[in-house]
Amino acid sequence: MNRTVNHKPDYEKELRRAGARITRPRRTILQILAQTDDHPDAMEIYQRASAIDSTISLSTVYRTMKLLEEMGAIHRHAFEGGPSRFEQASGEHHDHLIDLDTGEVIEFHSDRIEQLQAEIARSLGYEIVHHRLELYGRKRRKS
Amino acid sequence: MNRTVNHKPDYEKELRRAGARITRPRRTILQILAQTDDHPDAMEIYQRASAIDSTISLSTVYRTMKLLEEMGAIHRHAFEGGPSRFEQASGEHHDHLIDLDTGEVIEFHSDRIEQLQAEIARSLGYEIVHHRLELYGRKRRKS
DNA sequence: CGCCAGATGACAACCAGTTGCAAAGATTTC
DNA sequence: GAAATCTTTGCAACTGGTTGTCATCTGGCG
Repeated sequence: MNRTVNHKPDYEKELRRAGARITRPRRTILQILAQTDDHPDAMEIYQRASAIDSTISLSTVYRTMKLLEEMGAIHRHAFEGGPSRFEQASGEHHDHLIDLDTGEVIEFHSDRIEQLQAEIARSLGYEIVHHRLELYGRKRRKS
Repeated sequence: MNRTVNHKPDYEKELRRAGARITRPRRTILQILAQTDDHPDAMEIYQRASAIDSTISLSTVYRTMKLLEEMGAIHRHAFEGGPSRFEQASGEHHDHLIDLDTGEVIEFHSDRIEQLQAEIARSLGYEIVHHRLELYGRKRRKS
């Protein structure tokens, strides 16, 4: 088990390669993404983008996130009781621990768990396409 | 790892104990729940209930499910890309494997995984309140 | 520079779910 | 068992997150 670390890829290049145009709104949104290390939702991205370019619309944020998602550049996570939150797809796969008090998202990875999941699926006659593992918890009171 | 098995508790008694009234709509919904072993969503429950008593409203289904959920009698699962689905809370905790082709939900449980989750959370300074583990997969082609 | 498919902003529509409200129903009290 | 009381219901309107529509705009090639 270990925390994962992110490094940002060049989304602009990726977008271009996907045949998409580099527009002002997109550049702005990419800039937000490059500056962030947390897991913002669409509204947060919209607000941060608005501060840079007030003409950006929320629809464009959603459209851009969807585009990036389809390109595999970002991941969308629908954590319990809230809007979807996005994260860079860079780095290896990981799961999430959500702090119930702050909403903070901590990434972790466990090969053992992944392996057990695959075993279970196999024993039930299935092949895993993807999975979702989310731990919801609170900081332990260090007494 | 093993499949879990359900047996139905007496929801009517539980409702009464919680100080709620046993009304016709509620009785109908409970009857549906008693008859089902799958993981229906609100609309499915509504439709099955309508067949018995066509005057039932969808709001009442939602309200009743929420009530039962608060009583701990049922669990609500928000699987990917669809409405919440409900299941009896009877039996021990388990996780879910969702068949991507059919939507079928298979229950499983792994003490090893649970244990690893707790270890991970602890090592990150957290205490798990609850978790969500869902495997999304397809039946293996038995070649 | 001019073109035009692709992208945008504004806003309507959508979906799952919730809520306000007046009427109907379940329990309790006598 | 009827009245009083308090809960629940059906309906319609509303919500929050997200997607669709469409007239207008613009990036990037020629």
